[in-house]
Amino acid sequence: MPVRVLSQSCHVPAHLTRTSISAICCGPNWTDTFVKGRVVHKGELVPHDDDDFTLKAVIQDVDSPPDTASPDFSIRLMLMGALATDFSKTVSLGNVVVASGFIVFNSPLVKEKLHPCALLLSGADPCIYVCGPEVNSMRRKRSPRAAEVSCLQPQVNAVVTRKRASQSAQTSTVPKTTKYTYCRLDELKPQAVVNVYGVVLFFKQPYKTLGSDYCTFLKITDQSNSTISCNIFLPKLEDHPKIFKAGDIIRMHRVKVTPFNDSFNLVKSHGFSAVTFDGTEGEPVEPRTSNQNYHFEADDQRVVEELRAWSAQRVQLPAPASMTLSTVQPRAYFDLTCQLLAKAPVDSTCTMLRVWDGTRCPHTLLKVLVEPEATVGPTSFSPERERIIANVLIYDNHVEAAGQLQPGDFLRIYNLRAIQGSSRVPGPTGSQPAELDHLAFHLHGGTAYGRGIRVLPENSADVQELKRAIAAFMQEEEDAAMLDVWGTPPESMDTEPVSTERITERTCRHDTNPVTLSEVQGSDHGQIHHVRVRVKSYQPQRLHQSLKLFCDKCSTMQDVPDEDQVSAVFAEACQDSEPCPAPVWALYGAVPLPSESAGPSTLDLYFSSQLMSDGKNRQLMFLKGAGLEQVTKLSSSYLNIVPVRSSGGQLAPLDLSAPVLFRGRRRFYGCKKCSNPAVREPNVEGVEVVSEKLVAEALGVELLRYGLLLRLELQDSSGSLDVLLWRDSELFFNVCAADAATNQESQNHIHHTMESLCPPEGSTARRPWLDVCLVSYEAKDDRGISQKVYQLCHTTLCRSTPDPDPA
DNA sequence: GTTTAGGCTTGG
Repeated sequence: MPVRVLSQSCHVPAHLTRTSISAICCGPNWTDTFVKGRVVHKGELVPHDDDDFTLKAVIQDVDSPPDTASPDFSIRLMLMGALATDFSKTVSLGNVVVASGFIVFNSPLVKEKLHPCALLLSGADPCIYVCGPEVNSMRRKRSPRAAEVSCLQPQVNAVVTRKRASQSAQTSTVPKTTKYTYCRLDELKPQAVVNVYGVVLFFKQPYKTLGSDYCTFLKITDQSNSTISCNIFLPKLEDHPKIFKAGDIIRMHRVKVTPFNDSFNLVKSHGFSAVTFDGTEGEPVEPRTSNQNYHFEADDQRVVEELRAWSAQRVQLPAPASMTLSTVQPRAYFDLTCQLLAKAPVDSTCTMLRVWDGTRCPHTLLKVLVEPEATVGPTSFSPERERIIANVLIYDNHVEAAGQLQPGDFLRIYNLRAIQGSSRVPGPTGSQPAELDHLAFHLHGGTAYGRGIRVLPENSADVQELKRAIAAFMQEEEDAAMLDVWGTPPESMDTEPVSTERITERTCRHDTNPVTLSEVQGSDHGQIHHVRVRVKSYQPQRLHQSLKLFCDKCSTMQDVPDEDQVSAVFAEACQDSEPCPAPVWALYGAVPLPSESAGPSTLDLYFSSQLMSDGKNRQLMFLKGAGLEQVTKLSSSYLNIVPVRSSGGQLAPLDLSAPVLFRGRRRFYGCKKCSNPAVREPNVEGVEVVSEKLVAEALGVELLRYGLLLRLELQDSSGSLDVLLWRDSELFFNVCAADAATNQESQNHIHHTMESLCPPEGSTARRPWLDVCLVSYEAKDDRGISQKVYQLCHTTLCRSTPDPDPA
């Protein structure tokens, strides 16, 4: 039967039977029934896509008492298609209408004064008759006689009939297989409520509005190349569209087209629903929605695939902002896909998230001090893990979202900022010390650039990839741990808490990833490596043996002669008590010695006449006939003392096994290979202070330099490695090696340092971790065979005086 | 059944 709007008097077909509104209910077949009522509410004609329209109206039974509003007498009509447009044009409030061919459904909006059901007039079957006055007064009859009948819109009716042919009026409830039509984004009409598909160009995670809802803002496009922004207001976060990245595809049902800024904005309207899809070609088309009863058919699959293909060819998506911890550069804004390991409040506007993504950041990461008792999740991790865990500071409005997160969650943090340099971190005690050149991650307040946090479902492609990266890291860690177990003495295997205090600092500026010792060993020589290690053992255990003498000229190294050796040289020199005339440039003096002593009867002193005349007689003395003890004693009274002996009636330096110069407590040795020792006139003309260098030049001696040489066995989870501590040993210990030769305090300092790094007793776990820089190079061993050598360089202890071993 | 917001950072 054609859809008709009849005006004036009604000729209702004879086969139709009237029923009262109060008798309407769901279930029975109402095909041959009509209702008659006065229009008490007439809604606006709402355009939809594809020239479709809807209109809502309420009619009140004509037999109801006047001014009655009761569920027994009033019922809603939902008119669709041409019927809606015709009704809008033809019917006025107060008109009496006859409606037939309707479907009865439970009204989603039960109103107190309305019938719990509503009448859907859609498709080819329904008819509306507008009745004339005589019909108005009509009383209930089995077969009302219709008045004049006129068909107003036959051509539209035909269209509507074809479009709605699939819908059967035989069913008494709304068909579940509603056919959705989707409006292209260049065909939006103001005020229309439409269904759309689009590729997401930009989006913000839901954020709290000043109203009662959260708002998801997004911009979408489709094959029409129109760009439309959307505001989705929903009170529950879980109902918001699940958009993970630009390029995702979204389908929205029932959004209202509202004009905004010379374009349209789509705002969620009643009955809104959204489903999103990964926008990558080839990925499975899996709808993402919290809605259990979403509508999805083969057509949707096709639309998604068409949009994916079009998007891949034509859509200029913003450059992917995703980075890993290993690729992030200072100053970058980026999206981080990661797993949450722990979280802790920092202060009321800031929460710290401890996250990892299975990759290692080449930059030193910011440390944040938090209250351990306020931490959700583990408060500490193994050093290997600590090295790849990033502390992300979440500020302001994002703190609430952070509060919902649980350790183990897979996250994407959008528009995270990496900041290198001095970072002052808010903390429980107000502020924490600024850490220089550490990379800090901040999720600043606000929603600019889509800032926010989103939990990703475990089945998402990005989480699968993240899990692979984390699994690979953990496998590496496990392998290393196995090596560690086999390489560690049984007594060291314990579960003591691991010290994570940082006690060394690299002073270099190498931009290099920290690596494991096994990676260092696998690398070619001539490289720089940053490692985090513990000292497993060191040599020599007797630290005075680490003190060496080194010739910068010939690069030979020798041990510092011990006291007995030196004494013997002096004793031997004293045997020759033959007097020596003073050189022409010198003045001579003698001090008689007690006769009971075995050696010479006098100490012979020689001074530079020039220095004497300058009044600087205490700056330099050549001393003959003194034992080591006497020289040492006199060295407090003279700036420089050069021990000499008689050799063929001439003054000569002692054997170079003994110091060539005593300068206060310091003793200077000369290189036997590079020196041509003789007692010559020092060039003191115009010299204020006689330096050791000036004396050495006069003596023709190449001075040896003091140094500390240790061989450290370093250890990490990947294995162990022998490295030398030599070139930068003074930097490392914060001592002067020459002082260490004479100064007990310096010696104690080195001793305590080594004991704190490698306690003679106790577990491996008690040994602190050191961040050090290693340099590898090729050197020839004693047999002339080349081998790779490692040196610990550019590294200093953070504390100048480590605590003495408490034991 | 209304309102909210409507992109575009240098900030701890």
